[in-house]
Amino acid sequence: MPFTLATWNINSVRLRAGLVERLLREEAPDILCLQECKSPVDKMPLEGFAALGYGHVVARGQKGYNGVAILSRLPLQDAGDLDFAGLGQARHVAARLEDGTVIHNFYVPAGGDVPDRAVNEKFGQKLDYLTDMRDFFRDSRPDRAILVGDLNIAPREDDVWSHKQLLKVVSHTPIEVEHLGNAQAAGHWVDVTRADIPQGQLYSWWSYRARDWDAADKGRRLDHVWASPDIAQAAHSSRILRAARGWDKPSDHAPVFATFDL
DNA sequence: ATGGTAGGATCCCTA
Repeated sequence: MPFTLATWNINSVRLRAGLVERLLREEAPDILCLQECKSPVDKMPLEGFAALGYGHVVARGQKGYNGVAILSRLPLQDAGDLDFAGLGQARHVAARLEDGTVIHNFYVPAGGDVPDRAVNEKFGQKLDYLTDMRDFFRDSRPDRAILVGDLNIAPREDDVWSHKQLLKVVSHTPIEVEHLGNAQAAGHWVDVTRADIPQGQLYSWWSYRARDWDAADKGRRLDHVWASPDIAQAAHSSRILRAARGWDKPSDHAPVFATFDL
């Protein structure tokens, strides 16, 4: 059964419930993974999603910050959540499809502004989160698994508008790229988006602060779709819906899609 | 070199 999956940092699921519904109507992914819901689970606007056919949901939330959800037209089992770096925040939830495929939905800490853990605790937490992720996937190698989310790191030179100008900017520093690469390597995760689209600039996030985000196009690829090696070859048709960044009252992230023939 | 925008909570934090 082939299915299409999307991942989207929605930056408040309550404020942007209408945009989520628009995406479900117009693009109709089978599964939509959301991050930065900024809401407790019992206040997420799930009824409107269920009315569109997305009645299967696993989610973790907290007041004001973080929060992740997986909305699905296909039946889901709750497969638990992970708390890395001892943060105690709603940054991960996992779901299991009926065929056994596990979907991990992550919201990795952004890491603050200064890329130095000696003066910025948040940067240290981000690195520790990635180290714990590495250890977790080293100890339980993923199999028939998909990992998506806002990983808050743009690893490749062509994942940012200027490699040189972003080398000291949190999200593209060498130490972060190394930590993300270690987590990816520990699980033998395949970067599905880049396997599908190996060449050229690719962004999923554009700052709110730009005067004209579209014209300036100073983007970064912070949102990712990975797959375990046993199912990675089943993935195809990756794309980023840049148009969603131009919708009314948008998230600063665009949704990333992939289809799996499983 | 700086400040720019956005959301949600609280009178500031995080992104």
